[in-house]
Amino acid sequence: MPELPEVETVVRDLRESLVGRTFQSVRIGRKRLRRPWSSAWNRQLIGCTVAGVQRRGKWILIDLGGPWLVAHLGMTGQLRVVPTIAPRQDHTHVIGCLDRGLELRFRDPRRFGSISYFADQAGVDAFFTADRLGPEPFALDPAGWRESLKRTRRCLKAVLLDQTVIAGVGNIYADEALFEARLHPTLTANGVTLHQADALRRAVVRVLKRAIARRGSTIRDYLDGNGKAGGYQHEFRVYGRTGQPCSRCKTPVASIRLAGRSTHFCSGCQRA
DNA sequence: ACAGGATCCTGGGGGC
DNA sequence: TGCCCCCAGGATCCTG
Repeated sequence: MPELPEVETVVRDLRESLVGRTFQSVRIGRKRLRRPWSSAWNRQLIGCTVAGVQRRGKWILIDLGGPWLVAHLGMTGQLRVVPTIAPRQDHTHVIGCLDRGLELRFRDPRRFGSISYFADQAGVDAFFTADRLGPEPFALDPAGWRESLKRTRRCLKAVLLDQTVIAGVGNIYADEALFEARLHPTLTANGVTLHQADALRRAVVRVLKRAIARRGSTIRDYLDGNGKAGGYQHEFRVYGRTGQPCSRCKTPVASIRLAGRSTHFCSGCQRA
């Protein structure tokens, strides 16, 4: 569910609510996550104070001043700081009990997400190698991006979803960026012109920034770090708008399956 | 090597 | 109301 704008929103919220808090104990549910929580980490966490919260791609990094917590929200994950007395929802898998009567809760109905403990920075660095995560969209080197496209015969949609090429883009923002750049999702990456490659890179950045400004998109499950919905779903141009007229040219928005994901585009504005 | 498909899950919505 | 099928914002493993 959550892509870069949603994760960025959660990270900003957690900075407000989590920095300065100290873990006093940890409680764990029975069901295993994508990357199982090790009970050995419970003791390690006790006494750790949160120094900062960062984002890398769709990953949330909680800085404990040496050790780190690294979380991924998968499709339905939520990470929130709530009062201890707040009712505990279903599918709450990890609870970090904090000072001041607060808890950090990781909730995830589908359990495609995860939260893991790393003892030090080196462990985090070893996890985020280039074969797992590529450059941030906002720091993407234009020449490097062009090279990445030149290097593959996959379609543009598949490349945008590849976290090792560009970190943080998911199914919604891939479709929205391709519309913004007026590029057809099936175009072969190594066939686009330099101008088109640049246009796509800039479109990704614009769409992501707009979505962050609206605190992400809520279709069904996504909630920010305060438990509130985002607003960018009201600004979708193609995603989830199959059959509705394109806001630019009135051609009905088309939907196909690409790289295993539903893909939305306007055949009038985005030429194959 | 690379591209595409299957897989891990739960829950909601549509059709019957 | 219930059942069955399909679908969903992601990452990773397997196959051809």
